[in-house]
Amino acid sequence: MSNLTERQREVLEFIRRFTAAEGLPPTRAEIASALGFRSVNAAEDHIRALVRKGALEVRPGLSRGLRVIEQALAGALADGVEGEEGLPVVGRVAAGSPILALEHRLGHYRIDPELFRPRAHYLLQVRGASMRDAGILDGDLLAVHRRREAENGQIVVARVDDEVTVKRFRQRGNVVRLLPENPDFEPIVVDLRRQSLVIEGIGVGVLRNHPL
Amino acid sequence: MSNLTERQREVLEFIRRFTAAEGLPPTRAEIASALGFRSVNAAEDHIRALVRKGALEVRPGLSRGLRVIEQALAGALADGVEGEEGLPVVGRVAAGSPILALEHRLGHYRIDPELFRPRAHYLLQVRGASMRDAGILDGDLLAVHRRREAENGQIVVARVDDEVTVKRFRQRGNVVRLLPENPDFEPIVVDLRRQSLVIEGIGVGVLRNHPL
DNA sequence: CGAGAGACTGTATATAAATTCAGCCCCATG
DNA sequence: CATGGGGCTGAATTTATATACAGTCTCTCG
Repeated sequence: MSNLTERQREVLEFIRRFTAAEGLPPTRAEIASALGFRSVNAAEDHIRALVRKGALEVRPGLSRGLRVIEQALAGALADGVEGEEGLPVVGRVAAGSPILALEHRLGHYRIDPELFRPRAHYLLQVRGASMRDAGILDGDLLAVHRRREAENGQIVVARVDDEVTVKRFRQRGNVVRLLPENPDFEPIVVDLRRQSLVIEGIGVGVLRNHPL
Repeated sequence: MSNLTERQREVLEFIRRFTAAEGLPPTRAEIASALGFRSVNAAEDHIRALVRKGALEVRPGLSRGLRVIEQALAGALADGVEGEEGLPVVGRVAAGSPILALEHRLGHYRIDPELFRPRAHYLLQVRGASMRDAGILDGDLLAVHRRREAENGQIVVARVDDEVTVKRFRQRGNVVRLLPENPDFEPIVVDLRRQSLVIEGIGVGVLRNHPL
């Protein structure tokens, strides 16, 4: 993504700043006006170039449907390595797809990953109340440290038959029990000899920024 | 701004969330669709009401020209000591002393204050399990927005007789009830005519970085 | 009991904005 | 020396959006 031209970088930077300052992304006309183009199509061309180079996202047909793709996330997409600053936020994860894929991304938060122990690699938005009694509520963001193994008692992000879930981990021999922390929910029992279980990571913290 | 109706609050909250999640404010049609209106004009009416009540800003003629007005400056400028970057972490607060006094400081975390709505001014380490059922556990950090008033149902940081506590706020006339979210604890009832009650701020989020 | 706020439905219209098309100039590259 | 990316102008077209207008129904308030 560093292969942007000087002008493209200027356009991208303008979109970033405008969005931060105004609270909404600019239109083609606003970009053209700010950069001194007499034609809105100059802005359109730049946008296409930026999309092609993976620096910008466009939601077609929507007015102001621009979104700057933060380099931290771009890096995360590459091979799951967190970027320079902050953490990517991941939402509902579709079956079969990698957890940090673009479709699941809800945003990017400026949080020091080192604030958690061990360090967090991403934030996963938790759906449902199955971990309520562990103080993880619907909509909370679980700070996740990527790791392929877990120890008994840890809270894990696990993938069972292509479904991603957050539960407490307990293993005895070849049987893993994924325990909810809410009596209304049933444990998930996985026999490793017959089913596949992938540990995506372990929960290292919680961030709640929705109304209490 | 507290004189919003339930529905208006819902609309405002949707606009806030949509903007945070999508990176751009919603259109009237998107609001209508999300709230279940069959007519876009229902959204328009709500927007007008919110503007009239000072909760929302509209830039006329612009598509998606909505901006939720945060009255963050109210308490922030009063004597808020928040630094340039991140948030101070405050622990046990001694009787009589200001909450942000140096003695109570446990540290400073690199977290974007704007990540919470309204913005957080500091993090308060919560002691005890009295708010367990609200997903606030012993040792959690409560993100606090400094504000001297609270609305019913909000989680507040309150000072009663020089003791600082975190509870859910409910006022009826001259009587304020500070409700725990755990049946093992008793509500604190304050008669404003006889006791002093100071609202230090409202809870706007939770951060947990101790073992889960 | 009339008036106005609140919460909508439904239709219409002007305009904001995205997007396509047709060009022009410069420059590097195989 | 053609080819393609980069960087534009200018105009046209379609679609997305804001906004006005005309109603309905239910409250509350003085």
